[in-house]
Amino acid sequence: MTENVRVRFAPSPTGHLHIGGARTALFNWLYARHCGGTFVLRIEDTDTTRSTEEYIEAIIEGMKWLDLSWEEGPFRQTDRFDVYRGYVRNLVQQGKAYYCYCSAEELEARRQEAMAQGRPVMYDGRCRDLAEPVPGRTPSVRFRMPREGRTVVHDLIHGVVEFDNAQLDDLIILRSDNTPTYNFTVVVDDVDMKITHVIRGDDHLNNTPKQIQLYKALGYEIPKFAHLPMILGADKTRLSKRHGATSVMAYYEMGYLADALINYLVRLGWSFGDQEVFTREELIGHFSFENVGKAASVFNPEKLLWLNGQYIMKSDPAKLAELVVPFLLREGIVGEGQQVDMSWLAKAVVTLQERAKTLVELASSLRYFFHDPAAYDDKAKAKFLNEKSLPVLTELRDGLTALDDYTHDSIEKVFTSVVEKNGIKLGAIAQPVRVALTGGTVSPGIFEVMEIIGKETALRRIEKALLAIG
RNA sequence: GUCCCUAUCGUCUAGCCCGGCCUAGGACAUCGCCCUUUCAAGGCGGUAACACGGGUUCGAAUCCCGUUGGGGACGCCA
Repeated sequence: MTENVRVRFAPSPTGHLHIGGARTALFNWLYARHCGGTFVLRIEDTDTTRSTEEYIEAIIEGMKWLDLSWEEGPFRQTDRFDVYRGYVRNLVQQGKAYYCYCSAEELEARRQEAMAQGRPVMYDGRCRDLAEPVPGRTPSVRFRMPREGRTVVHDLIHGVVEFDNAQLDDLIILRSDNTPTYNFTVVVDDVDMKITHVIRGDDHLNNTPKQIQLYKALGYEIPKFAHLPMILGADKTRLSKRHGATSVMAYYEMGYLADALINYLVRLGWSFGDQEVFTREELIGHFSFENVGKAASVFNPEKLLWLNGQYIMKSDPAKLAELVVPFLLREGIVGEGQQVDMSWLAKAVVTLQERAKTLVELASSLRYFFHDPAAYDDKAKAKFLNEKSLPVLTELRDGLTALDDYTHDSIEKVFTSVVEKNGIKLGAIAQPVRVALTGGTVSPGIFEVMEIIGKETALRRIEKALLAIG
């Protein structure tokens, strides 16, 4: 075990917990658990115009659903504004930061111009050595970046990455409205919270040299960095709404299991030989940055769906029965406040486990365990509920009615005897019964279904089908 | 435009660091067959990749250089 590993997930509450964020949270969590370290949750809400309380709740909801637990936090940067201002003051006093009187509009105009002329888009440093304040202006504070030399990032995933200091901007650390900015607060907090490993998306790799300079100016030890590859959509652009669901909770709504999503996400960028399916314990045990890839990966919904199916198949039926209840309610299959016999439901679930890929699918397939078919599928009725099936169906009904011991095996015997007596194939009677019981041609093994719905229900449905044939 | 990252089947990836065991392995998807009361699940098999060009070497997917492609960053966003 590594000494006192402390990591953090630091989302900004400007949106829901999305797939990329969840993956970052996951890798932090895994590393903390792997090392027996501490996982800190920190809300980076310094952009007060875009951050909302609702999104903070939403992020926490997502973390909880995924079962990524943290030891410390959630901390909020808005609670620590005084702390940051203190650090800023010190830097200004030491001459490591300075007041900048350029307005946001002027800066923007210069940026446009530089862009158009193909010049480097950087702050020109015009307030760097100002002797006097500019009257009538409220200044922001900029960090005085070294102009010479190189800054080296030692990344656990990318190795050594070097940057010319000349290309590092004198970044604003305190806005003119007296609020601190991201690149500054992230450093102050990582120091104050004794973060040992900064694990985040590699879209932050370019910020890292600036932050390293900040650590140096503040006189603090530099943590280890691990920049994870991005997750892209099918068109290889950054994952966004255009690619469908990006909010983690949308996957809950679609009937995905948290463990399946976790398993999928971890394999996006991390691997362990040829293994595809992992328990959380295995993940924690095997996790290491050495097995994290460097290239961005494309989010593949089909594979997630397959994995979800695998998880549903292997889940404990009782657990699955619990999980599917909200979906039964949503589909109107079960009424609000209705008592459901959970051990009976678990039996029904067992028959569908290898058939359903999501909880939504599972719930809707469960419908005929609760209700007689409201209508028959047209094609199914035409093909299986007709004059041809009438006599065998009648015969089967009579055989079933006479059954005292109504079980899977005894039901099967009734079918077998009808089949033998009439010289037909099993399908010639099983399919009509399937339509009678479920309304369609697709279901688990028909003997299992019959046993679970019970003799009375099965006979009632067959009777209805007989009537429907006329 | 500048800087940074990156490059194995359509997709996720193993192999690369420590060149020969690679006729490049696994998984998803896809196609075919088997099993079969339907649908699944499962089994068997097929199609499918080392971006390109130069080196280095007896030998390169593996090392080096370049090109090209892709991604990211360049905010008083995070």
